[in-house]
Amino acid sequence: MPVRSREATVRVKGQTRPVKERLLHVATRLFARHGFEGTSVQDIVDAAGVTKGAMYHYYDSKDDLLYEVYHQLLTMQISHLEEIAAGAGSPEQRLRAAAADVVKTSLDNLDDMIVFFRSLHLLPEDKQAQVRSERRYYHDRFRALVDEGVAAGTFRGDVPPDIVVHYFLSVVNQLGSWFHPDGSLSATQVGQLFTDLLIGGLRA
Amino acid sequence: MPVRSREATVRVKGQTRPVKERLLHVATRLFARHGFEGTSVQDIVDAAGVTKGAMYHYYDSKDDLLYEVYHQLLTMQISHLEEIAAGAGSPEQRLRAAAADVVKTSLDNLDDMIVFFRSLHLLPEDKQAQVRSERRYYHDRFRALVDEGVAAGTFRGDVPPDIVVHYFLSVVNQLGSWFHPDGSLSATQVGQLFTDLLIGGLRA
DNA sequence: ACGTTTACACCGACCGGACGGTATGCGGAC
DNA sequence: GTCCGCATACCGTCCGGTCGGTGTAAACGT
Repeated sequence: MPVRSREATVRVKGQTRPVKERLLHVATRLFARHGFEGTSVQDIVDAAGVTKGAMYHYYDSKDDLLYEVYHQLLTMQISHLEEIAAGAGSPEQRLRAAAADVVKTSLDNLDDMIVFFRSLHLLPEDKQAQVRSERRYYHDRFRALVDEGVAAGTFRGDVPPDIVVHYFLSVVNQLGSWFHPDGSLSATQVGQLFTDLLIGGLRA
Repeated sequence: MPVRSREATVRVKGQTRPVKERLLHVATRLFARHGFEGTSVQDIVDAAGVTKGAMYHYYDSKDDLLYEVYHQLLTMQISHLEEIAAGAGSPEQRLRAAAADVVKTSLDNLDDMIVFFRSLHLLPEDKQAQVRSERRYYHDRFRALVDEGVAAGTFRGDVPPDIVVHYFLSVVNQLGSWFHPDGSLSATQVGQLFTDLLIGGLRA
């Protein structure tokens, strides 16, 4: 489905983003504020300055909109992780980079994270399976970095790497429930601190 | 609200628990499986073998039922933590005990945890504030243990204790999203491993 | 150059049904 | 007889999704 040239970019309150993109953006925001079920399709289209016809023209359903939230973020984070994992440096250096990155990108997309950990179960089973598959891929790729460090003797070998990954990704998935962008710590700082705590716990 | 003596304990599929208790139990289970909004009041009363009249006799609303889930678990965990914190042992020993306990009790009440981190935002604002207040109390009490360890020089002082607590409680809150009771690790083992990872990260 | 057709982007009234909650009734224990 | 512990029937609302329609810009024919 290529981007259509005739796509309208109606001006609403100074915004010029195409309708499809704007719908996803305001939907994410509303889902994060009021929950998926607490947000009606009417709320979404009102906030985007269009009508239901527009939304059902671009998306198959309300669920479809939710799925896009997950898919976009996961796709980005996976590509980041692959680049880091394939890069140079010791296992510890690459794990540090990966950990700091996933915290940073999650905090940069806080609304997505909030929706993520709250509303996955509301997706129809097939789309839910798709998301879980992508998450599992991320998990496995992350674990491979831990495996490397264990093999190299840098990390302790008495904690199953799967458990380590669950441990750290849990921290990431909960970021939306306490972090405030205007707090005393920046996204990068939090990433650094959490990375330190992880690596410290992993040291042989 | 004292327990009524004339409370009926209708036998349904061999269960003999009083209706009020049974309603909360099946509701928790259904909320965990299908989400709060994906579970209708009709589903709950059907599963409990009663009718709506019974449920609205014991609870004010569907929300009320949800609140009870949070309140029960938090009350128990708070009392555990207070006992541990006031007990004997070094800060590290008590923090270890507290960390292992919160993991264990959370895994023993997995359904509650699943509902917990998914559906808090669906409560009306006043009850939500009540829950947050209880959680904050738990958070502060937990942090006090970290503070003690930092003051004693056992733990590193370059990571804000609040961040440490967010870090570890995030892990706890996400347990419901990956742990399976029939997996290769028991609740106690997971508690032990996570505690090790935490303490390792905290060492001065 | 100009009328005509096509196709897309979006509108907005409408529908079917599910769901939370209520009002009333009734049977059995004391 | 009266009061508690439910059962049963019902209501009003809200919400996801649909469907025929409309304006407009590109494509085409001549």
